[in-house]
Formats: sequence, structure tokens, C-alpha cells
Amino acid sequence: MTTTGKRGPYRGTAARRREIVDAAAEVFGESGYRAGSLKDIAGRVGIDASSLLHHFGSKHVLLEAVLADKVSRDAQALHWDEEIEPAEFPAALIRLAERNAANPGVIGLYTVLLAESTTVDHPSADFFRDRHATTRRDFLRGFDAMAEAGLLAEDVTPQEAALSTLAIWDGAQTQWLLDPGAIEVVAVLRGHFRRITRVEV
Amino acid sequence: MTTTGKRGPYRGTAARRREIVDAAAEVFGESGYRAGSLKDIAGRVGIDASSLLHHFGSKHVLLEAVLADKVSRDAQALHWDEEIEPAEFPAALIRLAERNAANPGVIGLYTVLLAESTTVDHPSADFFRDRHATTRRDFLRGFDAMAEAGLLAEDVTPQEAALSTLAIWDGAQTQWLLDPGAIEVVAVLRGHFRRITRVEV
DNA sequence: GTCTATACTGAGATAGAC
DNA sequence: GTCTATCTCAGTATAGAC
Repeated sequence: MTTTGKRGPYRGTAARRREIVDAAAEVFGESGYRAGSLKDIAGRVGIDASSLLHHFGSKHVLLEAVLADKVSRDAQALHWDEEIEPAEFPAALIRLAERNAANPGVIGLYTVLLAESTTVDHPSADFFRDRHATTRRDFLRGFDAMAEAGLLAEDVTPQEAALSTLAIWDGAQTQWLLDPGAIEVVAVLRGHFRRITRVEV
Repeated sequence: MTTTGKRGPYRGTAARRREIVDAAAEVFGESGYRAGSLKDIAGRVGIDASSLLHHFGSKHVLLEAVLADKVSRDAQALHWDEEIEPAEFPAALIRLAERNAANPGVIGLYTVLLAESTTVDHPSADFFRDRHATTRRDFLRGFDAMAEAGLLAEDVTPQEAALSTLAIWDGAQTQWLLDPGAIEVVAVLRGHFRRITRVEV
């Protein structure tokens, strides 16, 4: 009698965990991990904080569930496993950026936790360090393929392309969070690809 | 009998305030504003938290003192008031980045608080929004002058140059904080200027 | 100007009834 | 599974002695 529906007494534990993870992603994105409270998260689900802790033993465990969930969703959206044509690589990244722009909450979660993770003794420091290393590798692979196909601009190395793309993307998202009217993340990214590649995006 | 020396009973209140502001900048840079405690700051100065509050009425007031101090130091270093030659503009920004690289604490303070300020009800949200708007204007002025002198790369607008420079700079600093071995902020910035301008940096 | 003592608040987490 | 009650801890801030 699991997951018979979205509401009601027979909703099941799995569905409740889903609700909690979603609410936690919201709250951590808005307030960060340390400032985001279990009370706030529980309140959005409509339960007490102690009930929340019945499902996730501690705040830390909940954070890890939120991050794991984000990873699996991203992987699902990107299909890194499938081979991407070198010429299509920038366009694939633009699509991801557009998808994020449509879900502002995701940007907050990622950008706020990323920066917070650079502070001392932060529980997700390792996660973001690993994740950024992985992303750098993925980007490097993509731009390497582009270089071989002669699709990078003159004097731009794959390494340079990977690092600068990651930096400008994160930076643009932070600025957008700070002042949504001041910048368009997708436009900045498009301009960047126009400068570092030879393909249209 | 103010500021007769750095230590001793006649050190004076002004010097004590300086020590506190410096320690606070350190702590806020390492831990962020919300997670950084007055106890920690006071401890680094060698006094009790209640003594700290004798000098600065509240944590919020202390934060504002730290930010004001940073602004005045930056202004001093940049000399925006003096006219900068269009061709020298990128080099001036590189110098600032190099100066930051030599004082890692400054990067943490700025980058961590910037990201934290995007969270709800953060006391320095207005400060960073205003400051980013000002910086965008300053950058725009610099790149406008470069455009008039024909020093921007083809198809790069001053607006685009200003936004992308700000984004890539912030993003590179965040990545550096996360994993200092993975990226060199100055090199990324140099590469960016090589792509968007026609001057050597 | 600095300390000790204390008030107050809100956090995360646990125990146990239902 | 959820609640109430409670514990423990750390934080900011205040009062008052020295």
C-alpha cells in the first residue's frame, strides 16, 4: 500500500520523503543550509520538525538526500551518457541553462550552497569540490572534442574553455539571484560561447 | 592620548575598533555572517564578546563597519577618481585581481558575503545590490571608453563586456575558494580580456 | 573598557504517548 | 507517523561591578 496517491492516509512513506526533500531544497535554496531551519521545512510540508526527523535522522542526512536528488535529476536532464556531437555541445549547455532559468529555485539551491560550502567546516564542502571537479572534466571532454573538430576559437584551449565557462556560469547565476533584473544568464552564456567557439548557439 | 602605539593601555579606542573590524572581516570571510560568531571574533582580538559589543552595539552594526571599511580600501586601491586611459583599463582590473590574490582573506569576505546576501532577509542584501550596480556602471564606463577607442573585440558590446567580466570574476573567485589548486583567478581574467579586447594584458 | 553573570531566543535532537 | 514535551547547546544582547 505504498504510493497509492499524492494525499491521504495511504500516501506512504516514500511520498512523504519526497515532499520533505522538495521542501528542504526550497528552504536551503532560499536561506542556505545553516540558516535554513528544520522547523521551516517541516512547516511547508505541514508536519512538526520532530516528525521530519523521524524520516531523516538529522539535518545533515536531509541535506545529503537533497543533494543526491539534485544530482540524479541533473543527470536525467543532461544525458551525459549519450554521445553528444561536438558541434552540439554548447547548445546542450544552453538548454540546461534555459531549464534552470525556468526553475529559479534550482539556481538558488545550487548557487547558495556552493558558496556556503566554501566556508569552514561546511558539511557539503566535499560534495561541491567533487562535483565541480567532475563538471570540469565533463566540460573539458566536450571542449576537447570541439577542439579536435576545429570548432574552438583561435587561441582558446579546451582547458581555458572549461574553466571560464564554469566560472562565468556560476557568476552569472549569483548576479541573477542578487538582482534578477540586472542580467540574463542565458544571454551571457550565449555571448561567451560566441566568443570561445566557432558554432552558432 | 589616542593611538600612541599598537599595544598597551593607551592604545586607544580607535585602534581597538580597527582590531575588531579586521578580526570580523577574517571571521565573516571564513564562516559567513550568520555562522560567524561574535565570540569567535572577540576571541581573536583577545577580549570577551560583551566587550566587543561595547564598541559596536550589535552584530549588524559591526557588519556594516566591515563593509564600509572594505569599500574605502578598495577605492583607495583603484583610484577610480583619476582618469584611466582606455588602453590601461584591463590592466588596472588585473592589478586589482592580483592584489586580491595576495590577500586571500579579502576574496573570502567578498565572495562569501555576496552569495550569502542572496538569501532571504539578509542584512547586506542592499549593500551588495547597490555595490554590484555601481561596479557594473564603473565597468561599463571603462569598456565604453575602450569601444570608442576601437579597443574592444569585434561584436563585443560594452554592456556585454561589463556583465561578463563581473560574472567571470566572481565565479572564478568562488571556484578558487572551493578548490584553490583548481583555478587561477588572474589567468582566467587575463584570458577573458584577451578574448573581449584588442589590448595586451 | 573590560569582565562576570544572566536573560532570552532559537536551533537540532530525543523520549515517549497515541 | 505524528505529536507534545523536554533536553542541550550556542548564539546575541543586556546589566552591573570593577
